[in-house]
Amino acid sequence: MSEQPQQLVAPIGTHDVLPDTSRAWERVVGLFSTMAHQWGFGLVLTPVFEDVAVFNRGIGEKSDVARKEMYVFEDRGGRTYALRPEGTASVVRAFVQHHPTTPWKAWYVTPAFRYERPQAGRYRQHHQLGVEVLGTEDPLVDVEVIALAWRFYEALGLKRVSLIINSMGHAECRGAFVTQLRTHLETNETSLCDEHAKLWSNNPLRVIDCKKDECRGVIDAGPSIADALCEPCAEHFAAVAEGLTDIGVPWERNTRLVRGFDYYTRTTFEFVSDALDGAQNAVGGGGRYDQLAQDLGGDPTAGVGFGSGIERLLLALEAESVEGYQTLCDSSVDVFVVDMTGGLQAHLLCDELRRAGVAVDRAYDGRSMKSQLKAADRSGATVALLVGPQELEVGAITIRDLRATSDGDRQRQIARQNVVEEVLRTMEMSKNA
RNA sequence: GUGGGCGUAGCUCAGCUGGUUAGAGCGCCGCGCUGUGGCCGCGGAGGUCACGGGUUCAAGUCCCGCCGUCCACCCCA
Repeated sequence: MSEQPQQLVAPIGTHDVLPDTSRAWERVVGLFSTMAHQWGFGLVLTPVFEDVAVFNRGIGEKSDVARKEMYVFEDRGGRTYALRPEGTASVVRAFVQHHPTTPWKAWYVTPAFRYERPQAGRYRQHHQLGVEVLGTEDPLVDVEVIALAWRFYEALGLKRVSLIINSMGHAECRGAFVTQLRTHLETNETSLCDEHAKLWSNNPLRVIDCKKDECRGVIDAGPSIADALCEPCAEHFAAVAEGLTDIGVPWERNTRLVRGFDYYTRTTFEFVSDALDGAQNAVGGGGRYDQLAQDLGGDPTAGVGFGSGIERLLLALEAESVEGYQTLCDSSVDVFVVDMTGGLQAHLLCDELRRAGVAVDRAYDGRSMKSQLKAADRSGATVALLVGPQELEVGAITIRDLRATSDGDRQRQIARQNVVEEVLRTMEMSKNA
């Protein structure tokens, strides 16, 4: 490897996921896939890159993500594309393009790209899974979307996640609120933090979730979005809150919750884990976006969805329980075949057992028995099958319990033709033990 | 985009105010045990000290640059 002029490595802010942890990824995505299906969602796959307009019009050209974090590039035909920075805009673009019947319930899992300085729980390529529902304003759909996320976290074993909800109102009542807010910020401009004293007018809503004491003081004394909601928006919010309570999903209202994308209307929510410290404690979030389809050139169509970062989920899982996380990563097979006759027997046994649905591995290259058993140990298998000249001669297989602590019942010989049956029985026994 | 810490074996790290052949633990391979893993003992392989310059008789150690990484701000998943 010293032949190469320089070592090639994964780009800054990106990571390879190798088999020592990828099993956890499989399980997280597998669980979500199963649950999404149970909730009535269908998988939607869209390209990782889109016309840059999809994201500019979608998440808002003024948003930080669109302004300075997108991977924008020109292809050989001179088209301007961007790597997807989040999941929603593409799904809504697909909805607008294909006119499916509504309500349209889509789930997705996708990489997302943002050009940021990497940090704990923040990467240039991260992965999100989530859902979107297009074509209904029913507040119980908001509840269903939030509940799916909540039950998913629950099923993963996350215990330290809490749900924060808020409403941004629709275009009109939010507009009225922003006007009030502007007036308030203007009169208190000198009391804001250094940064926002100058920049508040660009995006007044940003000031609301500023963490500096100065801004907090001004915001606390100012207008609240809760009071600015029109009657229908207030009712919608109340229905969402009630729907959550009906099914026992605990929530907390925070009128300071303002999310980064401009497309949100009415319901917004975020799931934060107190097991994650620092600013990267959000494991998921989302909201309603009743204008988005229209912004992307479609008919006015209401929508709501959530996205969750897989890396953040894994980080939270590990922070809550290192043991639990390791279990999630475990990629043990059931059986390991040790062959001292040259390899043909292992070849045949593996095929037979795998066809019976058993997870089997073996060693190669005719290694020593000691070395093969060592590999068996490392494979995490509960059972080893041993076949050598002695077994071959009498048509038998030695079946060894790799978990047994006493020498007595550690291993026994069985007839070659009963292998599958015996293995399945032994696995069943060790499962019950 | 701004600011800090850190780059030594596959991994985690030690290496004093520069001073001969660069260390440990884990992991890996082998042997003790020629057909029996985990535990133990012994041995072995594996490093142009991220990279490029500079200072010096002498640089892993000091200086500059560069790349990477971690962390904070910002923002978000």
